[in-house]
Amino acid sequence: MSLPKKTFLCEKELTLSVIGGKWKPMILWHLGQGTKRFCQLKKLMSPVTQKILTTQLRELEDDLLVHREVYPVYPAKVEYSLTEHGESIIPILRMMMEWGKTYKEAVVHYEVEVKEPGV
Amino acid sequence: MSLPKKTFLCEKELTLSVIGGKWKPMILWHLGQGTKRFCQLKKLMSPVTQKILTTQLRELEDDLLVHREVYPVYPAKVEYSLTEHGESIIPILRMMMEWGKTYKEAVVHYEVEVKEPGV
DNA sequence: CCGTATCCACAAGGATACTG
DNA sequence: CAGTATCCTTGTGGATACGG
Repeated sequence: MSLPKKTFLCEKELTLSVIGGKWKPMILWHLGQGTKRFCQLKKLMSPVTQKILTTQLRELEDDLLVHREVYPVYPAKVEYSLTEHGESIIPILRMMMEWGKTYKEAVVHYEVEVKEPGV
Repeated sequence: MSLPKKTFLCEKELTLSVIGGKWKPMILWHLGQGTKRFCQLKKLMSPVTQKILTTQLRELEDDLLVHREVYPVYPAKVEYSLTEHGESIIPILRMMMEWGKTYKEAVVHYEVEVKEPGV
């Protein structure tokens, strides 16, 4: 996994280290709506590069939140979906989304911008 | 605030940028148990350095999650407490703690260590 | 007691180009 | 289509020392 022999000071830190990557919340969120192919994910998260998306997916896979299904065809076809652990973290992401929404409204005059609310 | 003119792709990202600092979950957690002086916090989070703790507290203050009360006495006395926004994020931290606990049990054979469970 | 000033190391993220 | 291989930039956290 991507957390080899690491030490955390509390479980919150462990959780954050699993979902805290730049694109991980969004990946998990999209996969929460159903299985996706690599290129679908890439389109959904437009400014991300292939390399970064791959890296983030690998880490989520290593951490057992995401399942990767490779179809031996040409051109390549790979599907990503949530594991049990992945599913179980969605409620937290939902809360984070709602908190962020409320927070954003409250501090809007401080110039925080969110490009795709609700995604 | 510590998020000046930043752009986020979704509200989850905004939320994470507010609570995602190395020591922020723990700070918020401890302040959730009640107002604390700086040196109290420092002891509770032992391996942290003064500078880092100060930085993290300042950012939480700038982001309006933490209130800082300075008493004009000598030697200096400063108390930190949660604001409304700070209080409202505690449930998320609690969920993260519980998820992390379950996750840790499930993947324990992958050598994840948590020093102070429940903190 | 509480905080700032310097300086530094390192990992995470990203730009770009190439491949089965 | 779905990946690697390289190289590079940046921010975040930390060690250390000093100051009101």
